[in-house]
Amino acid sequence: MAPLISAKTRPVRLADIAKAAGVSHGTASNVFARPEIVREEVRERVKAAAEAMGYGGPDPKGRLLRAGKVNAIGVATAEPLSYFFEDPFARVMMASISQACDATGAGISLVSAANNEQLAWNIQSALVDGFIVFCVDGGSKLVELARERKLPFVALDLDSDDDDAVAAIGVDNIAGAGLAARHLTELGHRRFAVLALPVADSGFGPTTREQMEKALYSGTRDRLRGYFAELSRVDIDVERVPIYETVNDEESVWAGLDHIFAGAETPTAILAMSDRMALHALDWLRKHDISVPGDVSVVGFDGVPEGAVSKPPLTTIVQPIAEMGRLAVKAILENDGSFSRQSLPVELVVRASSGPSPA
Amino acid sequence: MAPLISAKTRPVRLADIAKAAGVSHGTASNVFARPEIVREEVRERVKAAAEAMGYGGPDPKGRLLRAGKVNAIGVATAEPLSYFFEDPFARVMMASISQACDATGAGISLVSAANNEQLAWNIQSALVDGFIVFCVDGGSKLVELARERKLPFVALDLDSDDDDAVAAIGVDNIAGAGLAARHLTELGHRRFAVLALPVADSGFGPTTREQMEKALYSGTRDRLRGYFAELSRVDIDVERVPIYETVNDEESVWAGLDHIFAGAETPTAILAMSDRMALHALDWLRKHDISVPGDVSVVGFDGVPEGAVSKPPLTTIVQPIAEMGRLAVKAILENDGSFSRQSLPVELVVRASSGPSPA
DNA sequence: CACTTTCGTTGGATCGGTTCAAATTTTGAC
DNA sequence: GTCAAAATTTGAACCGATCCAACGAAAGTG
Repeated sequence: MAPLISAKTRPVRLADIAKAAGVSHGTASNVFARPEIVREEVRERVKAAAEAMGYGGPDPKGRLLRAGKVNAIGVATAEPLSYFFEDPFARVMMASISQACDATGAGISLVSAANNEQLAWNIQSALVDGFIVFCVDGGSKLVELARERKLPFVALDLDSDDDDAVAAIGVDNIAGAGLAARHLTELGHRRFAVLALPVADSGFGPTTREQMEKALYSGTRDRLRGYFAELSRVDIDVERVPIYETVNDEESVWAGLDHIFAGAETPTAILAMSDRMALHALDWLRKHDISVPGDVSVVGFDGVPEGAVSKPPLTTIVQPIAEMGRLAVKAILENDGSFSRQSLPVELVVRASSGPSPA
Repeated sequence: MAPLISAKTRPVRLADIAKAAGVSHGTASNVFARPEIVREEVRERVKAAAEAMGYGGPDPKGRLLRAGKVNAIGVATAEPLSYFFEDPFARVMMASISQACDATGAGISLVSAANNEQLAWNIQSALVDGFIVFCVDGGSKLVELARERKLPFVALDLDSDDDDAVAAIGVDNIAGAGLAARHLTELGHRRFAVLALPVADSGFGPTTREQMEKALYSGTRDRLRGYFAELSRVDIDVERVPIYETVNDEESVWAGLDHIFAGAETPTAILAMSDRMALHALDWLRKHDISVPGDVSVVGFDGVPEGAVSKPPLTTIVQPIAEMGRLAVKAILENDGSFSRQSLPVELVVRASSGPSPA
């Protein structure tokens, strides 16, 4: 079969068809960019020449340089690209980001990389007008790289309480976590376990409060602080609350629960720092015939749609994910230099995965 | 609070720091592109100048023009951008596309538009090395636009049996649909209904076989042909099989089932042209206390992961979605002009949504 | 010390367009 | 038929880099 994609170079430029049509390149440019100001006869002649020479229209590469604006925003993460399509939180966020982009006609470039050198290069060479940075993991490095580009950028998921110089949109993780913990203490729970998000890029396993305080990712740290502040308030010895650091996937969550429920004093309440973990936990508990919320209550964090249809439906702290996405796009596109940090409210949504402490 | 994003122009160019450092722009360029060939003393001086002037590294816009390659592939659809994150089929496809891109270090640009003029402009001005075109809907227009760019592109979901000049990756829809229908006829079913994908951009409602034959989208047409070829083979009068055209969402599917089950002779088997429709159908049937597969069997098409965990799990025709994505990326990136059309095999996966015809 | 290498640097050409002030042609009015 | 106004067209400048042939200086050789 004949080749259907031409692999040959396309050396036909605007200048070529200008010459062929016997006009200046300025006029040729106008034919495509502002056809109305070119006399019809000339316009047709140029278009005919373009057609004849197989010209595919002005190359955006050229236009770009002059125009300055790419009209696309980059969305960056330290995870593999498929994260955007597989992680529930990311998906909701991306759906709202993409709606905001659609509304303004901006495109979206997904930026990521398997390894770190690639990441740097990808960020440096991304053709975008600004970045939205997903900070779930490897956040600080990403923020650093994005900042070096000197383009407008917004970090999603407030990172670092110390670094006030980066624009960020997030929620009050401490307050949210507090809400989750208080809900459970009010139900009479006294024995807790925490499923934690990554602390650093270091795999998974049981961890301690001290480790968590050193967490690279402030979201993880703040959520733990929120949990423990509330637990301490009702005189629960937080030093004895097991914390298991996961990488937010099924394997590590299940390993975590294996570990937690191997102990003598099993928890009646599980605080999961993400809905994804909470949902995996629900699966594990069902598999082990542990009733939810009869034996164990589970409270998640994020408010992804899957939580509403899980078995049982998940009690969780919902973040205004869509709103965050919308604001992020707005901050990039209407960047007037005034945007800084913005903290959005979270909300406790009680569904069926939490109930009174047994006995 | 002080502005955290500088909205000011960034007039600092490579040439500026070259002048500041007292070197030629050629040398300045080398400092960033090939630092090792520049004498250390000079390199440091240039870097210091860059730092001092707030230079964010060579602007990719400039590099791009010279280099020619964008190192990104565009993925285009006629749907809103959020389609990529919400539709199950699209998500699986995108996950595999993005994995393939990750592996080769290529970026992904999402291209779409609310309205059609925008679509054209977006395709024309997308900074990409090639396009992967989602043909589920509005396919032909998209293919046309993509082709005009004279960039390598691949259509996903074989469109149009007539147009042999476009590279495409898809499955044999006729054979797949035949498999689905045969599965049901072998279970003794005689009364069928078809939930059809869009025929044109025309909303939803009951339709006829004649309408379907004129379908703009060959996938829709071919699947119907496949269904009917098999039904005819076992002497079912296909003229009496109701066909309801949906737009692949809950509302139109439910309306379709309302319509179909309002008739005197209700079907015992539903052929859905997508898993998404089939899953919505399952919901509708459950809501109406119609047992699946006791009263009605449902067979989908696509093989999205959700089908494996639905209630009941969905019998369906699975397409090698991931493989298609991989091939598409390969076709764009290793574009040697030899790629043409490729048809991948489908497979019937029997789960619990199909069973023997009642009585 | 003259002569060839080697290393580092320079500056012009180029990528493919857009833009705009100036030049030219056309049109309209008298 | 003349002249000003309006409509088109031109061509140079520019966008921000990379590339490369040529060149100058330092190092090595006989």
